[in-house]
Amino acid sequence: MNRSSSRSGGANLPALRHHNASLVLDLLRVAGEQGISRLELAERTGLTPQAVSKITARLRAEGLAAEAGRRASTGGKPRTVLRLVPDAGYAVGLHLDRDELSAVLVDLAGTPVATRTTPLDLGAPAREVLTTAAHAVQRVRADAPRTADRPVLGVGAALPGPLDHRSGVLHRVTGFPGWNGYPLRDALAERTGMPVVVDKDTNAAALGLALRERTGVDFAYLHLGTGLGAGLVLGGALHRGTRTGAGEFGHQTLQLDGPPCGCGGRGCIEALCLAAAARGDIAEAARVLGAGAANLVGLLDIDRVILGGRTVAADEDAYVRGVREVIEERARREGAAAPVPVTVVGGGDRPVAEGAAQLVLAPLFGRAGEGGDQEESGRAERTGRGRRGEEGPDDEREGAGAG
Amino acid sequence: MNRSSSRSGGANLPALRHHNASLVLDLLRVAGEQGISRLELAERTGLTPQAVSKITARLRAEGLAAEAGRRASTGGKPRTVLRLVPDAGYAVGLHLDRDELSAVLVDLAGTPVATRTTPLDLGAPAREVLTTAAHAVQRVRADAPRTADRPVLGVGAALPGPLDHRSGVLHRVTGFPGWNGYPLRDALAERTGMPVVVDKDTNAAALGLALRERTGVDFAYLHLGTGLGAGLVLGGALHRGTRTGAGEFGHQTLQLDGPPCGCGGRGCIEALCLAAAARGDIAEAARVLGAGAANLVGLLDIDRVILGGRTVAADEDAYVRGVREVIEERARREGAAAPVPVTVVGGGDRPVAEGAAQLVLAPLFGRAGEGGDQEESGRAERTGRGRRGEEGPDDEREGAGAG
DNA sequence: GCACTTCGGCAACAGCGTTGCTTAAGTGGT
DNA sequence: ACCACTTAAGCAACGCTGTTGCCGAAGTGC
Repeated sequence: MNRSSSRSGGANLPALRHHNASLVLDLLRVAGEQGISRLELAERTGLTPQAVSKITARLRAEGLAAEAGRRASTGGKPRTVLRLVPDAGYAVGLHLDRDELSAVLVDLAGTPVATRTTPLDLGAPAREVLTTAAHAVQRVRADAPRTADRPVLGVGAALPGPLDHRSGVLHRVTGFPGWNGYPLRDALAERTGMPVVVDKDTNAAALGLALRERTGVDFAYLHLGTGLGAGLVLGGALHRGTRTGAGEFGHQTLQLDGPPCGCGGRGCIEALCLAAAARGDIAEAARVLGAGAANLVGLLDIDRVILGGRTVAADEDAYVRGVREVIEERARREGAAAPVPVTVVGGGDRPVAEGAAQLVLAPLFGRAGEGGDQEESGRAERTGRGRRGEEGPDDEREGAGAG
Repeated sequence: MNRSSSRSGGANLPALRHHNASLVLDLLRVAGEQGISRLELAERTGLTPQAVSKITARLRAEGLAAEAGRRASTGGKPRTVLRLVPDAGYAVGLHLDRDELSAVLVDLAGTPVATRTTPLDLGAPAREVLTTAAHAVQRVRADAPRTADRPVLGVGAALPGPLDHRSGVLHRVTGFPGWNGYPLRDALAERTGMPVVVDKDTNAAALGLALRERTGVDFAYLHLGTGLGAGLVLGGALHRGTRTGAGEFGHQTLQLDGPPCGCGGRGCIEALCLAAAARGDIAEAARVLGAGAANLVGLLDIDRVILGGRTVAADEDAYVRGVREVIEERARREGAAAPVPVTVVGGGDRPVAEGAAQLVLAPLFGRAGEGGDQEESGRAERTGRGRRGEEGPDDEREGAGAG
């Protein structure tokens, strides 16, 4: 199976059921409006058609999937097309940037249905920032009144600094030491009354992009804004590292004994790249970025490099061209069949907020990533619950019981 | 569950059973001679004690596990200790280096029981190299006559160049273009009559080291010999990348526009490091290596750095000290709680051969890594096999049926 | 209009881990 | 020496998973 139950590892029947259901749900999500047939699901998962029938029947009963037309016949009964029901649940994504707060409400398919952007001073007292954030959550929900009676599964919050994804505690948001050790997750959960997941901005963006791809595609998302960071998707899952610190791309040494960097080191790629950009030498900035990207490609053997962030958005073509050139030159040297493609993600910082929302949704689709559950509980260990149904409202699976 | 059934992802009851059995077997392996009790296994896996009892009963029936004494009582019936039966199966590991061939026979626990080293010219015709390799396999088996009636599960072969781990085809062994496109796996399988797995030398070494650790520890193995490469263990599994190319550590740019490297690039860490080592400036070589290691630590947020290879072995202390210094300085700058430990693996190149053997054994313990099965078949999809038992000798699970 | 093909649900089934209970095998007090 | 208590581990029954065998549903093509 995948990494979702990684901590203890033992799997029982509920875990099996959950795993397969997530898998099918994920395929439905990726299929999008076009849908996918039962038999195709069976092929893709390796399960028998009958098993897929049972699983999709459960998903339909829960309101997460629905039949939607049929395909052309190939000489027999035509295949029935199944689709994810996007409005079976929603999630809020927050992007707390240094000077701006973006909030977005997305449905299960990841489509944004409401967006808000407000100025924000991340250096202000925590209380103030939290109020602004909680407000933004409420307003973005109010902006989509059609969804008022639909369950909102939680809030995902993305921000720049190093933090502990598991506990939801910030470490030291670069430039704003006041946040040191602040338990953002719990504080925001109390304010909003919803489950909260926090993560680094680059991780959130990378996760959002990963969900657009099919499973198994490895890529790096390089975010060049006020700083330079990376989000890594390896083995189809977000790689956060042991302390949620992975993606510290900006302070890799690219020039031994080079010019000093604000971090105290010398020759960091961030310093080189931003200095070039500041003096208007975009081509040099792109070349430097490309060298770092090429290092990454070689080191991790990834399939794709995606650029984003405000600075890149200001001159997309130049950055893509420059990075691509370095990577292609290196591929040529090594005799590789085809160089790794370099693309850019549009919309400046918007992917971060959308990805933040996906922090909440991803577990539904078995795409939680290596960090595992944010709640310290074990998920499907020891089924518990003696009797059948009856007994309380939270008996439904997943919290997405929008039946 | 883990990454073993990653391709299609669907899981059925046999897959579940296999997964849990592998998990238990892995815990038994890690526990070593000291053993582990059923209840401890239950705690670690999250399964119920009764489930563990059933699983261990099956493993005992297959000859893979055995009872071995009991622990001290804590006021009740004392816990029975279970142990892996190391001689239930063996594997051969081959290290085809540029000038030397090492072969090793290890048991299920990973303990070497026989070793052979021969000169080898990797530039010789394939036929010749294969003959030498096949000979080494036979001789290492003959060296351990006690194991003559025990099943040998296969041969793992590790070599320097880039290659495709899935198909077992070499790409271009650096410096020996004659191997381009050579299907080493199939050729060696035919010669030895055993299943063969091939992988890069650094990957093999990293895998061997990973199996010594508990699951979940991420680390990088940096191998400095005639070249400089890395093996990455992420999320507890070997990270090979999409094309088995991950770990291309030596040709990362560490000095923009620096001195030219044999690869055609400039300022590659390998060139800088080996140049310093060649002129006897070990401290500088270690500092350069440390800069690359620090980049890696920041980028992937790993738990440990392990150094190895002939060049390192020649002056272990100096390298460890130099690398550690760079990493500790950076940790200090970033205010990290504790710097990532740097250690060295003894024995020069021996870890590569032992790791190569683990390429064969790892799947038994659910530690196959992201690359997935080398045989293109899907493992546990569609159970097949209509009736029970009967029907043929290869009915036993795993091929390790040493009942 | 009928034979054929293909899809998908119903019913019976094997096998997984779980639950409830019993037996095994120790410790410690009297 | 005995008995109450504690802890470990197996037996039997069970619920639920995906699987198999079969049959009705819904199309195509001669």
